[in-house]
Amino acid sequence: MATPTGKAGEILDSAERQARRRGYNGFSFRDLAADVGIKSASVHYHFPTKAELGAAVAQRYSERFMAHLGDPADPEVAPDALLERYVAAFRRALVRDRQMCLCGLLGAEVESLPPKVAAEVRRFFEQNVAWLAAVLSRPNRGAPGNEPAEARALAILALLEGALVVARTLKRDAVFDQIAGTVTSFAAPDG
Amino acid sequence: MATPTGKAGEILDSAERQARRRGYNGFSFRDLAADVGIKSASVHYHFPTKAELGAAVAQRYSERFMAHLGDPADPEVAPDALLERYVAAFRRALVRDRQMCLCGLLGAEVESLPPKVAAEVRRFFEQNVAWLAAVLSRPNRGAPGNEPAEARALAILALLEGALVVARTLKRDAVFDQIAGTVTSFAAPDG
DNA sequence: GGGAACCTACCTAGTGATAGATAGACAACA
DNA sequence: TGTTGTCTATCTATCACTAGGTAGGTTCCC
Repeated sequence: MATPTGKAGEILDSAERQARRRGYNGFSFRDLAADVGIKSASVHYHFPTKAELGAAVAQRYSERFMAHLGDPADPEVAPDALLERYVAAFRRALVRDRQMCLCGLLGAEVESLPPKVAAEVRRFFEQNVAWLAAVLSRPNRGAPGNEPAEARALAILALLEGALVVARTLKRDAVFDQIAGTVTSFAAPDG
Repeated sequence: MATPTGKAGEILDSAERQARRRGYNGFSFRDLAADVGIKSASVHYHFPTKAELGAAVAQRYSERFMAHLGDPADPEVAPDALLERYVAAFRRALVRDRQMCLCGLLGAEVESLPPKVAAEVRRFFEQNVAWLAAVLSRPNRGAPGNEPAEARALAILALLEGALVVARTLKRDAVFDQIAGTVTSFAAPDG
């Protein structure tokens, strides 16, 4: 499925923006329609149900996110640099976009999501953990540490998702940096 | 304000349960009314607006949570034991209650909350960080580490809130324990 | 009697979703 | 060339339902 352009793309953009601020239950077809300048019935033309729209938004988000991270085994890029890139991706959501990570927010309200949307969020987390574990398993800086790579990967993911929640609620961007500064504990527990 | 008992208390219970599963926008006065066996108009008798109800739920939640944690300076309880108690509180939400931390979920959707509710969530985080920082500042196990106590306190809070989100989305309770196992990195970064 | 707790009945606004119509683009074909 | 048919994207209008909230009445107990 190619990434939709034109109005369908605009709808996805608007839905992503609103979902990342207000959650899945926090926006309506009418909101989106008004935002992109059409009627709500026309939104249904592109995305028959809200569940399908939600799943499409999450899927596109995941693909973009993983593509941005790149190959975790790229020999041109050191593991430390990849981890920095990972943290920077979350920081950008907070500081530049002033939005949550889409899947961090949807994950919090996972019990109220249609199954298709929940599945996409799950996939996002799985892909993130796999990517982080691949980076952390690369032989480079420090010893691998006591915890296995997957546990440390999960911890980094949880730490950054939580950092967005706490920093946004406290309305202090600096809180994110304070928290992100502890990520190195996971990268090189013996360092 | 004394903790309401009777129907008002039941309403708070029901609202807390639903909010911790589906978020602030995921439950209605009708849901609560049906749950406690009255009419939605009667819910308005006890809590005039949804914002006031939400704030009351969050406030009661915070008070209970902090009371459960106890005095961070209690000489009878070692810092390590206090930290274990803190982690156990989050674990109980996941495993026993099968719910999110109320403020973790509300914090994620903070932009769509009425100001009074958002303020309560903010207070919860501030109190948590203060409690954790007090524990981490106690001279006992290991050196205080490089990061100041407040940064480590923020990190522990973010890590556990994020752990709930990730574990619940992946539907694997063990994920929480894997993540929680890394908390010791913050307790004694030199250990 | 009077107030607390709850009710019935209702309102306005908004929800996701559907039916049916329409204007314009594009191709196929006599 | 002109016509016919089909497709895309949008519209208007409406559906059944739910949202939070309100007015006014009833029941029950001190």
